[in-house]
Amino acid sequence: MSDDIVRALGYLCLGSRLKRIGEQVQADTQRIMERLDVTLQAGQYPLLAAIDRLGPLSVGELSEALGVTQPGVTRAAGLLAEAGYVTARKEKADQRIRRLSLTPEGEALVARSKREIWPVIEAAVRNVCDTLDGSLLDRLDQLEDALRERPLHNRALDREGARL
Amino acid sequence: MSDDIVRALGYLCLGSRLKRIGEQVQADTQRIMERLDVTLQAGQYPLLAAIDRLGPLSVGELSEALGVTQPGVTRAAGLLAEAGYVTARKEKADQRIRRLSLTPEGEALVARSKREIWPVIEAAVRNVCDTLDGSLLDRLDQLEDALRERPLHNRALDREGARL
DNA sequence: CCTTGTTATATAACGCGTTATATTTATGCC
DNA sequence: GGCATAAATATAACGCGTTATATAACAAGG
Repeated sequence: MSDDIVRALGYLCLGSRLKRIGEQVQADTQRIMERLDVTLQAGQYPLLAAIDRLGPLSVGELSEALGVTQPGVTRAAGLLAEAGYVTARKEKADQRIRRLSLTPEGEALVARSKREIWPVIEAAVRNVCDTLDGSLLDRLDQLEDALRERPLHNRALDREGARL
Repeated sequence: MSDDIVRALGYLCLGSRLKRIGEQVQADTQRIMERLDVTLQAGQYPLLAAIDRLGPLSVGELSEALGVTQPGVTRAAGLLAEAGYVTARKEKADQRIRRLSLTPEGEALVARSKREIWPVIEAAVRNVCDTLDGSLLDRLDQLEDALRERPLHNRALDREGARL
């Protein structure tokens, strides 16, 4: 920790850093879920939440909503289907589209999660973040927007603006 | 983006969010490196930088310095050794320890990186982050400290302090 | 000194993201 | 109607992290 190189390197290692912290948050979240007897991978919650919020979605729509590539969604959806929380049905009008919806078990899981699980997780995360001075979330929003607007590889190497 | 669920869920999905942003930063960084003809994985730089800064390190010391588990270091070091940037030598006093140091090629790569590569990457990352109001890095430091001090699974479910 | 426990590293198996490519279904144009 | 192209999803292969476990070297007590 005193010799934490990734931290010491600062902006140079921001990517590694964000991933590392994200993995820790996910791991901690997983432990919370285990204690609440949720047999699910923490990273699969967003998919369920997306369908819950937006209604049945196609693979592509989910990919968009989750900010994850399409093969990632295909696999995650496959696992959730195997676990019985999600089903796929081919769209009548366009047989290429597989529309994913929650099964009754999925609905039940989401309902219980809304009631008992998500508030606990969110409170815990908020509890950590409240110790920080100022809003981390706002900064992450802005960071993502800025990266989408003009990615790093565009900010480097270009004459205008790269070196300021 | 308007229907970005992970973003919309806020603190509940902070882990997924951090990982996602971290992966994007890494991917962008990779593109910068490609354009500068660095044949290396972006995530391997921290390991080289650690040895450069702290001198030859054992696998365990690297694991500590990078905040990565030991098997992760073993594999990364294996790849870097294969690429010719790093060599391992068993310690005389304790044959269990494999001390990793930079090869001449590794030294050269680090030297060039310090001169030509890292400043470019760091400037690009700084460029994005400068658009944010306030220091993101400070908040990440604090977040990591806070998580280490008391992990999420400790902040949830405990009577004292969890819900306030 | 040898057995028992501990420490350092390696290996195996898996999670979950990626890119690249194959497959299936629609679409559009001659 | 048939053929080229495009779109939606699936599959394959890989990167890099993890946990759990095996192996090898050291340390210590009877």
